[in-house]
Amino acid sequence: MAHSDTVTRILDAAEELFAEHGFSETSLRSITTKAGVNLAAVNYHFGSKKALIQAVFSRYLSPFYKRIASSLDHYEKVKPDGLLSIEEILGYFARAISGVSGGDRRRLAIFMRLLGLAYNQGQGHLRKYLQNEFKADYERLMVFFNKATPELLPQERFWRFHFMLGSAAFTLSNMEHLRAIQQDEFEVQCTEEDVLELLQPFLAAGIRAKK
Amino acid sequence: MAHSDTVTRILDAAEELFAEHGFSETSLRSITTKAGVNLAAVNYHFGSKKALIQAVFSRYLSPFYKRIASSLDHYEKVKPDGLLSIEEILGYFARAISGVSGGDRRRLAIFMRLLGLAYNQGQGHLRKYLQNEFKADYERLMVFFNKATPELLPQERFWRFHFMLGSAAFTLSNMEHLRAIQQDEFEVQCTEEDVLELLQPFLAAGIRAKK
DNA sequence: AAATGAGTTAAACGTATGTTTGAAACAGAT
DNA sequence: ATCTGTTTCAAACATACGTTTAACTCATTT
Repeated sequence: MAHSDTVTRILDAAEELFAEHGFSETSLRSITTKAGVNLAAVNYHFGSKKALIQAVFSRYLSPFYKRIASSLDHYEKVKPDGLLSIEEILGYFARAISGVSGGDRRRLAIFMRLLGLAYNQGQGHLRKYLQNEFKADYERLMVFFNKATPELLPQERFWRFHFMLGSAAFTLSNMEHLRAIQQDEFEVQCTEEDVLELLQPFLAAGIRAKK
Repeated sequence: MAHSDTVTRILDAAEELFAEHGFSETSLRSITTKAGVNLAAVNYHFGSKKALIQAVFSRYLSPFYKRIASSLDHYEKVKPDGLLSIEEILGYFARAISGVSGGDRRRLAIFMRLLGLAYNQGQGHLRKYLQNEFKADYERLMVFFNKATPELLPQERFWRFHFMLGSAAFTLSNMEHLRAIQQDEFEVQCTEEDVLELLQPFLAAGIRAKK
């Protein structure tokens, strides 16, 4: 089928270029050239560049949130009080992130970078789109997070949640770059999953910190 | 003197617009209009848009690193073993950040946002420029950081340092936005310094986390 | 075999960008 | 008052961008 092939090729090319250069810095011409399709194809199939950006995110985030949601489903059954530890919550996130790419390291790196960019380059329309699209899942998750941190004041919880988010977004966003530096400096290889493993105790300790 | 007035007006306008919209998304025309100067003035005084971006950063980072350096000078004398706690190091950073704006809240917010952007939107040339410009200060600082965390393996230290950096960069970068959300959600005001105060124990605990 | 309609294509459109130009305005020194 | 070097200015330049158009292809339907 000609249709979905072109659409897929555009999405594949777009996500790579967006991840590498950012949104504003990636032109439709570079995307369509890389995809081997005609320039007009983007506007024909997606309507606009904005819509293409949203489509790139949706392709990753839909399965990602499905995984999160089914984890939450499972734990609402197993633990009716909704009491999960921070480590458990972070663990589900790490596994959901690793999971969406189905073991493909290249796609995992791209997804991480896009997740980071969503927070840093998200110019208005992207933030609003993602907020509306995944609002329900987000709020469900926050219930668990609140219950996992009963000792925090609401404001402390708010800020620490975003400290955590920032650390994760930055790390994911610069994952490839940082791994390259590490390789240079220590001559040690480590996988994306290794980094996520290192990140979890750091974040959990931060959330639990006594003031 | 006509010269330095124009230069200053351009820098003032540029830093505000960069902080608000990012680098690629800010045109020279919007900068010169806001500054009330002729479009050609940017290329006349700075040479190019890239050079203007670098100049905006230098104006903030030079005094910032001077403050850090003089703190380190002081502590190399007082504590010849170079043994500072993480809390002390973070405290100097927080004070150096607050200090460069000289109590001006607006400039503080801009500086924080720019610091965040430097890590997230820094497209090649900016990163290289900053690395070369402040390499010596950075390496001096790392000596203190290494001594403050003797229990960490070099690789753990590497990653935790960047987890910390990410958290800080994200928080600074989105400071205004996050404070607005907090105001909406909890009807509580808090200052930029308050947030930096909250951030420190979070980071320190993360650095110290047991694996 | 003709008609339909979705998909593709090359070309053009209008606009916005960073940069350059050459003349005008201005300051300070001679 | 004249010269000199610097700064400002309106205008133009060349290029890149997202988007639109209209002709064309081609499988599917009638």
